[in-house]
Amino acid sequence: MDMAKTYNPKDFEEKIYKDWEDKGYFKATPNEKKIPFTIVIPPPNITGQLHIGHALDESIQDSIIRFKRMQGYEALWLPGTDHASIATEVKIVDQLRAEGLSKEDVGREEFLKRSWAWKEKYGGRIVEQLKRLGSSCDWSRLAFTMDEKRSEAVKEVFVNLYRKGLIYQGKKIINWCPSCKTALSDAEVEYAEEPSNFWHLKYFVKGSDDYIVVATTRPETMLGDTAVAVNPKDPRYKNIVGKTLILPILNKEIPVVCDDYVDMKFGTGAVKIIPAHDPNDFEVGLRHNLEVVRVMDDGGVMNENAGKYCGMDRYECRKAIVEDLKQSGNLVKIEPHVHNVGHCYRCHNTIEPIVSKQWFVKMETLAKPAITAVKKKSIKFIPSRFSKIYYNWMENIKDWCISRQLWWGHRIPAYYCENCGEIVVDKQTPAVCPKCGNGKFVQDEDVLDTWFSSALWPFSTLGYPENTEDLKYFYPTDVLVTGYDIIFFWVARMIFSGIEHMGRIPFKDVLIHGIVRDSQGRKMSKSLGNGIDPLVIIDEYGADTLRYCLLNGISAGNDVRYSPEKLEGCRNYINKIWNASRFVLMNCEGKEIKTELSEIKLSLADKWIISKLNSIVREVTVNMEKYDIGLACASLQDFVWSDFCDWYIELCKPSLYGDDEKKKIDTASALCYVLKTILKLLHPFIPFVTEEIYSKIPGAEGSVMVSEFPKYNSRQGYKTDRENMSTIMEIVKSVRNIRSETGAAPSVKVDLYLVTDRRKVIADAKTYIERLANVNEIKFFENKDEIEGKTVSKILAGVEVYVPLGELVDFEKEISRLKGELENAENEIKRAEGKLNNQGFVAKAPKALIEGERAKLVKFNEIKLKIETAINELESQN
RNA sequence: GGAAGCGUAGCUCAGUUGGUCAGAGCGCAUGCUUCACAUGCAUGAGGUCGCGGGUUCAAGCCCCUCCGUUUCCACCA
Repeated sequence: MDMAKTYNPKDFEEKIYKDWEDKGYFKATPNEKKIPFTIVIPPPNITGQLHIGHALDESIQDSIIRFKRMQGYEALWLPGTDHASIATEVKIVDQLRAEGLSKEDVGREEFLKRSWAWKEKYGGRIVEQLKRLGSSCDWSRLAFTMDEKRSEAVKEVFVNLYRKGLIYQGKKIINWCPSCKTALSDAEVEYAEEPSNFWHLKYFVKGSDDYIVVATTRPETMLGDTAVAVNPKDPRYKNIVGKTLILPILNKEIPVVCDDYVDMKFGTGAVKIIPAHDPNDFEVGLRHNLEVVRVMDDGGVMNENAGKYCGMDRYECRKAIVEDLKQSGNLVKIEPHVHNVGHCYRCHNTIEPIVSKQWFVKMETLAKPAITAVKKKSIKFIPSRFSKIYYNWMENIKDWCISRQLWWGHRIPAYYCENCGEIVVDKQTPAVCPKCGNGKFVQDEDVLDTWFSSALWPFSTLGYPENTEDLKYFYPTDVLVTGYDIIFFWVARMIFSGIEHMGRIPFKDVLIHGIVRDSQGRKMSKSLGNGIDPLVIIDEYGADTLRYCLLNGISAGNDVRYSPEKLEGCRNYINKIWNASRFVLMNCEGKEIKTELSEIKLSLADKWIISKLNSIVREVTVNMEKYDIGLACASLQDFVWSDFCDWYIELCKPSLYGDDEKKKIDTASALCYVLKTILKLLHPFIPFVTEEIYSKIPGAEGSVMVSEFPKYNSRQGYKTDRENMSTIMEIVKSVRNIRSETGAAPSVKVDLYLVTDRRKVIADAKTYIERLANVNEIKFFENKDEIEGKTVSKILAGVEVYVPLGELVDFEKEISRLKGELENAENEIKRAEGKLNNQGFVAKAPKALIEGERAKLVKFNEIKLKIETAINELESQN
């Protein structure tokens, strides 16, 4: 036995992980004799470093997969990484910029070369970091969203959807990021309120001094106005409808149209219409057949349609236009106005809605069965409230813009005939044009939304489009673990994709967790500088501590708070486990430890702890099966620290330090058994330290990681022993309490007088009381009168406890303390009587409950009587 | 505008189907250099379970109003 005095994870974490890997414990293969249990990892971006959010997500998944593996499932945790189209491209562009180059300078081919090089260099970084956490992924299956197999799946899906008419190309208004210079899906836009202004502009009626006032938050867009709209019911504008207005600055003629979309109560009730740069205006434009005039280019710079403003940045132009309008008298007023502005989820620049030709996925038909799957509970969100969020999104879903004007990603498998322009969508470049017979094609320049490939993740990782053994065995996966922030991006899209392409749901459960916040409840962010690096924590405290810190007490769907104090508390707990184990192992040294429970002669304490352990086994199992990891950890911790360490180990000491060699061996063996079971229960959460300790336990062969998870044993109830033990514990607590209240030093042995009819039980367990309460001698008495000298008392149900403390006894204090306890008992009696006197309660409450109240009444009446006697006696003595 | 969560001890949070349910950890106070652990042990103080109503024999738990707080969705120019 050689264990350091304190838990030091650096001594073994790396070694243990390597050992698991070498032994192939993480690998899963289709096995007809076992039931599969599958989790696919939410693939981290190759650009990313492990952050605390990953740490939480992976810790949850790892604890689940380890639990299931120990339960005997063929447990597969399938790892991989995501190419993160925009995020990675931004990195490469930055890299180029540092060299004074642009994307266009190097060209597509060179750009992709650099991207792949970057992926090779940094893409594995996050994988190594996941390993440090202890993640038991089957690394032999490591997938990448842009590797050959996944690309194959992407092409297959794209072509299929196209042929079904579910993918189409169209010129529509989309979200455009002028900084990333690409289209974005609706989900990729984040809205934030910003203080801005309402600029009220005067548009004159052609050939008249009449005018109409429109209000706008983006005055620079007036250059692209092709109408002004008013509500048809608005009496204010009755006379102006159908007339022609003169657009200031450009002096262009535009009509006044009627549209129900206009809210009469908002602004001036007249809206300038710019179909090219506003989603609603675009719709109005369609209805009224308006001209679509783009005034901005892809970089947010005003274009040739902007006249003299051409070449100006959008905000620069705003200033200039406002100034010009003021000069020309077209600016009526400026009103402060807070408005909600869309930002790119990657670069956080303000997005511009623009009209552009893009590829879309038709959502209506795909969404329907995806909604049904959740409604019918084929897929369950945990907690269930997230299904509402899901419905809300799915039921109002618009077509998904999937093309991106980027280079890093899956290039869209659409080919244009160089001769006639015919579009051919196929997995490879077509040989001849089906329309004109020409053989030259150009592939579409765009790539697909990153989320298009991640949507296929649960089946693309298992071999799709081929119908592999893996796919047949491991699909559908069992649980998807992720944060609520990517329900739309990812979860929803996997659901409709799985149903559409596999004909089956991709997973049965979706376990949603929250985000990790700092000790003040704030989101961790770069700008606040309150983020913490999980790798630094692992270095300092070990992976187990970090994992446990994130897992203990979490509940599905709720955020977790991180604080250094909490981390330290977790470290202390593991240190406690470490030291308790050290104690057990020290006492096993040189002994023939019995590994079978049946060979051990069990003491009262043994039976008590085994019975409690058995209950905990059930509790942990039930909670883990519900994915209630936080509860599993918490109840286990309570058991380990309080029952096992503070009570059981102490209860074992008399026999361990005694003379009875046989008893010593039995006690050590029982300790070993309990410890071994505890380590198994703890392993899913803190795998390293449990493995390290397990390897030292006599008779524990192999690895705890692949050992069998403890099962509830209905024959280990030991009801009587449990009750007896709790009486003993009550007595011990009473003596300790008496010592503390009278100031009697804990190191001084005292005698203990008991009046009880449970002499046998207590006498059999007297060594426990002697040790734990530091008692010299226990004496039994028929009744209180026989006891001589000054004592301090505690009246329990069935036992009266008296500690002779001589001069330390303060009658006044003792009387007031007893009176307090008397009041307590009286309150209990009152409460029980109240319930039992209630006709309704007696008539309607369950029998067991009524019996319980009756028993309580009897018990407290007895206690009350004895306390009264004790008080009377003290008062007469005083 | 729509939806959801949260409000329980000084702090952070548990609390399943209404009934041993008023809890844990931290912090605080007091006492312990006991042979696993001071990253520890023992003992203790602390709460109108946000406010007000309702349902029930019985309500942190179910229903309603309100207050405070957080988040998501939509978006009106």
